[in-house]
Amino acid sequence: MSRTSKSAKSGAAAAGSRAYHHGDLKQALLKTSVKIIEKEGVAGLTLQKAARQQGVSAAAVYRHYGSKEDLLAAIATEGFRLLRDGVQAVIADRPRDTRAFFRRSMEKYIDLAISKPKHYELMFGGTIPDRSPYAELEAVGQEAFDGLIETVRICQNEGLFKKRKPVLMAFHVWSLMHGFVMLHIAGHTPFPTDQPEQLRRLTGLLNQFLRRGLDRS
Amino acid sequence: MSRTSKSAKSGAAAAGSRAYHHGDLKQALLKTSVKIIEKEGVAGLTLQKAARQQGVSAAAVYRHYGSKEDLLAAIATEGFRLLRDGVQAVIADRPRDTRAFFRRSMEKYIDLAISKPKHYELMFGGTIPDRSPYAELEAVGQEAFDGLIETVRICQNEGLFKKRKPVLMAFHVWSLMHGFVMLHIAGHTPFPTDQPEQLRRLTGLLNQFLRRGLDRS
DNA sequence: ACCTGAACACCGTTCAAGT
DNA sequence: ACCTGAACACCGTTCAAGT
Repeated sequence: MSRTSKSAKSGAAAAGSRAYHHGDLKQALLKTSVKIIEKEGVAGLTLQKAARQQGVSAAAVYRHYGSKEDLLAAIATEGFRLLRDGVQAVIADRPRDTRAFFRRSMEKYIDLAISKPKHYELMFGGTIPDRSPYAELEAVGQEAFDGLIETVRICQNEGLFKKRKPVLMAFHVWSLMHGFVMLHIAGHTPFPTDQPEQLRRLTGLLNQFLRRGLDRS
Repeated sequence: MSRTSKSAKSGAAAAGSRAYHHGDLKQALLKTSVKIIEKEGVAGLTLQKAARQQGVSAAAVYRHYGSKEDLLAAIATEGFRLLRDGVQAVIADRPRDTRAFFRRSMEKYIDLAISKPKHYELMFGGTIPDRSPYAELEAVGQEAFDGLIETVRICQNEGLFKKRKPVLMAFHVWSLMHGFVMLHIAGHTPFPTDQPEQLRRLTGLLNQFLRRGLDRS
């Protein structure tokens, strides 16, 4: 089964048209892989399967990614990018009410995480044992966390949170959200957690937790 | 697929000597697998490797576990057992001071989780996509969570925590601890987190969070 | 009852060869 | 420059055959 080989493109190389396996196989493999993961879980992702869906051989993947782990790292990076952009978008277009702003930040993070559970799991679940070879992955991950720090700082400046080290408070916020999300994704929940009700409780908890009035003690 | 029906075991079964692959291969495979996971990560666990370390062929594994996933489920179950026993031990031998009791509970949970990071990751990291076929895994997991609920209930009865639904408060406590642990294991931490200092901050946070005085609002 | 050896399908990866 | 086809080592799983 050879594909619709539209080769022999001598000369007019500047084209760059709609063809699948020419335009940008690297990006296409990434998108297809994300889809596979979301449908069948991380274990369901296979280079052969991703390649087949794009009409190329498995070996072709190695023109664009050095290994399967490199592809997984690219997927994780994309996930952190979405998280970072989401958090920063809330900051950029924030409501005047600080409490509402903070609540919306948390909602955004949790919504993004839960809407692509398997993707989120891949980012944090130990699939990539060592991120240090992947500079961009580390950078974008840091930028996502920076968004949380900035969010905390704003809440401090507007008098909602007490003024402790922002990085520490952001990490506590992150821990609670991350734990909530991971337990939800894994199904380790004593009750349905995808309800707005649960989210309200959680944000209420944190709001109360980090609020100014509680500074004593 | 016959179960491990211990029916009709003929005559001299009482022996049970020191031989590796006779005494209890099932248990030996479990222990060896845990060791491999802790040393090389979940991806490093291979039936062939585990079998080789016990001096048997890979096919021998299938006398004791129906599949690799069955073995993984047994490993996860063992992890929840340790967690459950740890939490319950703190309850059974608890100090009079309620604040110290709660802090010790959290310390115990976090210590257990962090001391076997890869094992903990396996329990929650999506390696087992569906726990429903594994009744014991689900049961022991529930019992571990029940320990947290009981801990919260005690803190309520002794006047430390406000009296909201224990299952809900326990879930919030769990979310924070789980997120903290998972971020730590994944290396997603803005500073070293295996210090007692960090733990003190975290328990202080929760103590403050769930305390009686904050009931207003 | 428990285990082995060989086999099968599948996977990640490499490489000479094609265009 | 990008891709294919065949090959290799490894893996999960099955099964007839051994003891």
